[in-house]
Amino acid sequence: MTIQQIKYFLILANELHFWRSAEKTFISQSSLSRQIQSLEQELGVQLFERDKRNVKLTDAGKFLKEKYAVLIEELDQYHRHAKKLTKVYLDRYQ
Amino acid sequence: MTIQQIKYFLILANELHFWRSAEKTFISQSSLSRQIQSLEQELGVQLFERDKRNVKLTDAGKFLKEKYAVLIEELDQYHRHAKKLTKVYLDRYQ
DNA sequence: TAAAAATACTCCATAGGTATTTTAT
DNA sequence: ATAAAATACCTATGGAGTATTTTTA
Repeated sequence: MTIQQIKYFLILANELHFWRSAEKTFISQSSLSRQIQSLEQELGVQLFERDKRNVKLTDAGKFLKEKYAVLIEELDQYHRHAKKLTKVYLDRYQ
Repeated sequence: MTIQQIKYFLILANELHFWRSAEKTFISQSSLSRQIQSLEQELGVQLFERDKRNVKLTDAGKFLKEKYAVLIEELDQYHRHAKKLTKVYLDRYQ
């Protein structure tokens, strides 16, 4: 399970449309489809209902959308902060 | 960047020893070494100082150790909860 | 010399692409 | 017929292993 897959999921969860989401993720519709399937399989959780014409979030999908959004935001903050610490560290010791 | 890499990092951050950590992660010392390098490279942040005889956390490493530990714990909770929702969902609609 | 991390080399799994198929409108 | 998701097939990248090298106590 990758951070990238979670980001793909978040985009699809907002767009609810594979083609449009594929454009936003800069991968093909086919790759996106398989990444989402692979995420669902690894979680053992169905995230979307696809009835060939429509994509919508399941209850679990809605839940994870909210949680993942916060989590990814925090992750990015932490990484930015860690980068700052690295600079301080390099100034001090190298 | 994968969840697995973060888990590897957390184990090494506790053990501060590649060989012992490799045993706990169930991969080889060599793979672990490369996974950590790859994580550091992707983050653009040095997480450990290795002076050939010792492994210790940098300031950024210490910071991320704390943050990642919480985050991985939350992630597991969310996944357990999502699984429960899936069961309710299946009972209702299938 | 021994202990410990990094690197070289190989193999296999998987991410991604294009093309095609399936299905509902 | 069109739109949209899934699947088949192929290639390239990267994760994992074993063996080896490097480095320092």
